[in-house]
Amino acid sequence: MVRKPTSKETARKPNMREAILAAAEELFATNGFNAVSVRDIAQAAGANPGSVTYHFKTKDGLLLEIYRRHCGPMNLRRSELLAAAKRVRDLQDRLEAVVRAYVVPAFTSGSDLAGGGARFTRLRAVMSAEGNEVARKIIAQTFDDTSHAFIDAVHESLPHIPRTDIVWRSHFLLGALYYSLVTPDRVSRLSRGEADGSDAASAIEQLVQATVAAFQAPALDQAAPVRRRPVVSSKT
Amino acid sequence: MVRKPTSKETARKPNMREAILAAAEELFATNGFNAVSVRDIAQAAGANPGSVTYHFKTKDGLLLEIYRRHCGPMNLRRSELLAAAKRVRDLQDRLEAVVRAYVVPAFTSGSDLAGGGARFTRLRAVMSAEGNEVARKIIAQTFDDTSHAFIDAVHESLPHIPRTDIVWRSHFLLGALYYSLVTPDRVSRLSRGEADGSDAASAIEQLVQATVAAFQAPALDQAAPVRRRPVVSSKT
DNA sequence: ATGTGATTTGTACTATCGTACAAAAGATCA
DNA sequence: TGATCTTTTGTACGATAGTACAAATCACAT
Repeated sequence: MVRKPTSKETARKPNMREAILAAAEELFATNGFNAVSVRDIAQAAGANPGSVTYHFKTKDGLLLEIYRRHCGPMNLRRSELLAAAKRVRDLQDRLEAVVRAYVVPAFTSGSDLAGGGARFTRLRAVMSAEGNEVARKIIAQTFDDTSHAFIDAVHESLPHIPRTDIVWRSHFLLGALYYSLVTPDRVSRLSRGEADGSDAASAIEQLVQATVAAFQAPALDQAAPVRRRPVVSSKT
Repeated sequence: MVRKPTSKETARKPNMREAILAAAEELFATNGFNAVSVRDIAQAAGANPGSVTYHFKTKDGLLLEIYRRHCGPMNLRRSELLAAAKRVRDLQDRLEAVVRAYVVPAFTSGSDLAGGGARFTRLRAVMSAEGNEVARKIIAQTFDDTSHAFIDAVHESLPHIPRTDIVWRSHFLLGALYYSLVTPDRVSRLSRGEADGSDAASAIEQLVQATVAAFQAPALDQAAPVRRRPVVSSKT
């Protein structure tokens, strides 16, 4: 009864379930959750609306399954890379490797689970912006461990920076990462075509470089209060 | 003690039109465009659904009006601050002032037009993530001038950095800024309560400090290619 | 107080939403 | 083959969406 047809799968129609998941992922990632209807997804997957209900019960269930499929592999890949990064001896190089371990899996392109990091990360960005409840629960209980591990690793490379500052800066990193995946065309536009915002390799290098520098900035507590007079101040 | 303000605006019911705009702004900014219905907005504003149609014709028209109201004041404030920042003589200080001129107006809190920067910026972040068409048009034709002026100003303080790199880094800045407004609770959570992600002053200081450092990072072209062997590389 | 133009209300229309469910089709094995 | 289970299809239902529009109400000059 619980027999799993792992070898042959469904042969004639190449796995409708996967097609629905892929279509939903793409549509959610580009249009948000509420703008996409179950019928849109079914049509994009070449399936029947009822088929979505059969496989995932509800629209929320479909989103939940998208998260379930990706969280494991992505966090695994991140911890592998993080472990490798921690073995780098030079402190400066180690920091860069740690940042890279966080950034690279989020940008990998492709259609399979291991490679579809960019699409899934973009999905997370959009769900985060929409304040999606399903996503919020999953995120908090699945990604916070990874985030803490990352923050700790950065902290080890920069022991003189307060942990609070590192949290802020890693938060900025995630925001920059999200935004780069959400509106890559803006980079192309503002650079007047000199840069390609859709090029993952460029985005990674630029983001890593900028983020490492941001992490290495002096701590706020000791730098900010005794600086020169504020040149620009809020009006109220 | 309240003297009846005899003007064209309705006095007894304090400007329903404004109430609708404010309610829509708040709801859109926290839930996205598609998740909020006209009836939700009307109810939050204490108005009738038909009243929304009367004042703004369509739901898109309502969103459009929100943008129209804010773009002017916010860009004005930014160019004032930018002009002031450009007069700073010390290069390092000027860069910080320029970044501050970009960041501060986006974080100002309050309910009026001049002060409601945070809410409106969060709205822009969410619309951007959802790929909203109305927002996309407005943004490209209204904010690109400001963005270019900002990029140029940063470039003046850092002439040795290629413009392309500055574009990327200012893109990261906007992403970080957006994300800080969208999920401030994440900062509180990851810092285990040591930082308050909702505190605008902290967010501004942290963001300015980190961004200035990111801008000052060495240029990519000369730094990246001849570095040590890649410690972490993509699998494919 | 009364007429007039600007608002607000109430309601209704159509379209589309998520989901349920029975019937059809396909697959698997005795 | 026929029996049985899984998957897909087609359709329908109640809820809610955006919007239109006539009637009611309000503010205010006359």
